[in-house]
Amino acid sequence: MKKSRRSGKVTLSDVAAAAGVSAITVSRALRDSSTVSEGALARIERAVADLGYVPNVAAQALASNRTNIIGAIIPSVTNNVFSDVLKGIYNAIEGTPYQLQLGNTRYTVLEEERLVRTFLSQRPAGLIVSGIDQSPATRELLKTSGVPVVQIMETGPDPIDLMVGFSHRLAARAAVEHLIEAGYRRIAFLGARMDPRTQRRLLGYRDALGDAKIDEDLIMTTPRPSSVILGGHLLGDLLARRPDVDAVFCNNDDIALGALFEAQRRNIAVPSGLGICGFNDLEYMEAATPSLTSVRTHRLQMGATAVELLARAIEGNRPEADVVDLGFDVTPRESTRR
Amino acid sequence: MKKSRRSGKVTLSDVAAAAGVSAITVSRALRDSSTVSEGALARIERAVADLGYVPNVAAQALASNRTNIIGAIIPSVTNNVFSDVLKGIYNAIEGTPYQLQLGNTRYTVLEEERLVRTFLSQRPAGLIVSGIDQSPATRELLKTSGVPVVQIMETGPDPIDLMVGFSHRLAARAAVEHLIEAGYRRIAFLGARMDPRTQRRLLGYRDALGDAKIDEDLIMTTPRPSSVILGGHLLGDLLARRPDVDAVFCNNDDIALGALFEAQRRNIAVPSGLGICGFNDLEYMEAATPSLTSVRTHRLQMGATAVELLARAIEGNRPEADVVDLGFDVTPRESTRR
DNA sequence: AGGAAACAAGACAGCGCTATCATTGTCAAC
DNA sequence: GTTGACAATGATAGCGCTGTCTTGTTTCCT
Repeated sequence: MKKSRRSGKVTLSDVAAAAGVSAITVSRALRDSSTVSEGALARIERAVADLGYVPNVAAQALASNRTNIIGAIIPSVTNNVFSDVLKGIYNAIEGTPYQLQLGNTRYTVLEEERLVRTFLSQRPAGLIVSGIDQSPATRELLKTSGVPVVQIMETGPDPIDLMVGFSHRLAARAAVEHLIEAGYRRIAFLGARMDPRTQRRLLGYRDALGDAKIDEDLIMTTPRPSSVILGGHLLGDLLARRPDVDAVFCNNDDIALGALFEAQRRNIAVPSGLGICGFNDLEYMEAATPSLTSVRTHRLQMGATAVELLARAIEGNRPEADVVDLGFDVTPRESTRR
Repeated sequence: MKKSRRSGKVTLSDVAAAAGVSAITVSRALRDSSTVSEGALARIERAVADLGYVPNVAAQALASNRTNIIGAIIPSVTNNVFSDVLKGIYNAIEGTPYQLQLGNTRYTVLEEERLVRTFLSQRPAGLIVSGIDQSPATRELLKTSGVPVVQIMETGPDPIDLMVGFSHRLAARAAVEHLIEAGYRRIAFLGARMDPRTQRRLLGYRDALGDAKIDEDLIMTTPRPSSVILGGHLLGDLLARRPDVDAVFCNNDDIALGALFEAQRRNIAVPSGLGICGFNDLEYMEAATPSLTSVRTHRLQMGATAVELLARAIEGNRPEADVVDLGFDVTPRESTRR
C-alpha cells in the first residue's frame, strides 16, 4: 500500500466532507462568510470546531501568492526606544488578521538589505523599516516590490512609501533652546554610536547654538554603543577637557543618567553646577533625583500608527497623507531648573 | 489564452532549464550539494545567480511539511531581561539556517496558549517558551507536537523537553544571605508584578531569613507592572509602615534604582542608612552612585544556549542533559558595603 | 568477466489550499 | 413564458516544491 505523505492534520476536505459541502465552499466560508448561505455556514462552523481544523498557512500562501505577515525590521531589540515601538506595534496588531515577523539589523545597512530580501521573498502583506537611511538597493527593492512599506522613527523628504516619525533635528534644537533659556551658555553635546539619527540631532544642537551665537566647540562623541556607564565616561572626558562646561545635552537618556551619576560622584550639583538634558524620556528620567529633563517622543504611538497606516494601505484605502509627524515634547524637570 | 497564476518569480524549473538538468536535481543541489555531481552543481549555481532565484518558502513548507522557523514566545518585549535574552537568541541564530519568529504573551497564560497553537500550526523546527508555568493544555500541546521545545529563564522539575535557566529561589536566597552577612537585619522585599518567577524569589528571601532566624514581616508588593517610579513608591510605602527597615532586596533592578532615587530624595544614606540589592544586574547598576549590588544572571548566554540546544535536538543529536543550569552571581557593590 | 554496491539523475505524484470558470437554481422584469 | 441578473456552489487546475520510487551509470571486488 502506498504510504501517504499527509501530515496527519485535518484538512479543508475533511471539513467539507463533514459539513456536506465542497472544499472550495469551506474555503470561501472561512475567508468571507457573506458569500455562503447561512445553513452551509453553520454546518461548516460546526465541522471546523468538531474536527479542530487549523488552516495550513503554507498552503494558503502558495495557492494565493500572499500572506498575512507584516515584517518589522529594527536595528536593535535591546534598545529601549525600539522595544517601546515594538510594543506599540504588537498592541496595534492585536485584533487584526496580521502576524508580525521581526528582523534585527544590528545597526548595519547590509544586514538590513539582506533582511528586506528575505522578508520580501515571503510575500509579506506589509513591511516596517526603521529610519530613512536605507541603502539605494534596499530602497529600490522596496519600491518595486509592490508591498506597502512604512518607514518609522524619523520623518524626512522622499519617503519610500509611508512614513511616521518626527524630526530629530528639530527635537534636538528645541532641547538645546530650552537649555539656553534656562541660562546655560557652555553647553556640550554628548553622543555615542553616531548613527544617522544621532548625526541629525547634532545638527539640531548646532542650529540652536548658532542662532544664539554661542561657541559650539563642546562635542564629545564615541562610535561605541550607548550605555549608562559610557555616559559617565563621556562626562568625565568632557570635564577633563573643558572644566567650565555648564550643561550637557545628551543624545539619549542612558547617557544622561550616566552623566548624572558621574556628576554625583564628583559632587557637582545638578542643576546649579551642571544642567543635564536627555533624549527620549524613558521612564526613569522622571524618577531620578534630581529628575531629569528630556525630550519626550511618542514611541508606542509610532508603532501603532505604523500598523494602522500599513493596514489601510494593504486594504487598498491609502491614507491621504503619506507622512505622519508625531512631533515631540521637551519635558523640563529639575535637572535644568536653575 | 489561459491566464497564468504564476507569481512572476523565477522558479526551480526555470533554474533547471537554464542549467540543463531536472527540477528535482536543482532541489537536491540546493539542499545538499554532495548529492549532485560537480559539473551539474556548478551549472546550477551559475543559473541560480544569473536568474536571481529565491526559493518559495511556502512551497517548501507545503511539500516537505516542515519549516526552518524557530518560534520564541516571551512575556514582554520591553522588559530588559527578555530583550537581552532575545539578543542572545538572535546572536546564536545567525549563521544557522533557522529563522526566528517572535510571540509576545504580555504575561498571560491564555495568550501563551494561543501563540503556541498558532506557532505549532506552522510546523516550526523548534520552539522557545519562557518560564515553567505553562497551562496544562499548553504543556500537552507542546509534548505531543513532536517539535523540540526549550523552556528558558528558569530551571525546575519536569521539563516539557529541554530547559535552560537558573533557580530564582536560590538566587534570591543568596542575595539576601549577602545582605545578612553585610550586617543588615531588618531586610524588606520589594516586588512588583508578582508573576511566578517573582513568587519563587520571595520564597528564596524567606528561606534566607528563616535560616538566619530573622523576622520576615517586611514584604511590600504590588500587582502593577514594574518600573523605576514604582520602586520609589514601594520604598516610600515601606518606610511609612516600617521606618526602622535597614535594607531592601528588590525583585528587580528597576525597583532597586527607584529605591535609590527615593532614598536620595529623603536624604537616607546608602549603604549606611539603607542597603539596596537588586536582581538581574542590568548595565546601569554598576554605573549608579553609589553603585548598586545585584544578582547577575546570564541572559545573553541563556538565549544562545537555548538556540544551541534546539539546533542539536532538531538535527537529531539531543544533548546528554535536558536541563542546563546557568547559575547566577551575587555581585556586591557600594550599595551594600558597610 | 560477472555481479553487487554505490552513485547520479529523472519521473511522478501530491502537499493543502485558492483562482478561475462553469453550473444550477431563484426571482423580478418584461 | 422568456430573459437576465444574481446568489450559491461546484469542478478543475494549478501554486512551487519535495518524498518516493525508478532507471541508468560507474566502480570495485572476487
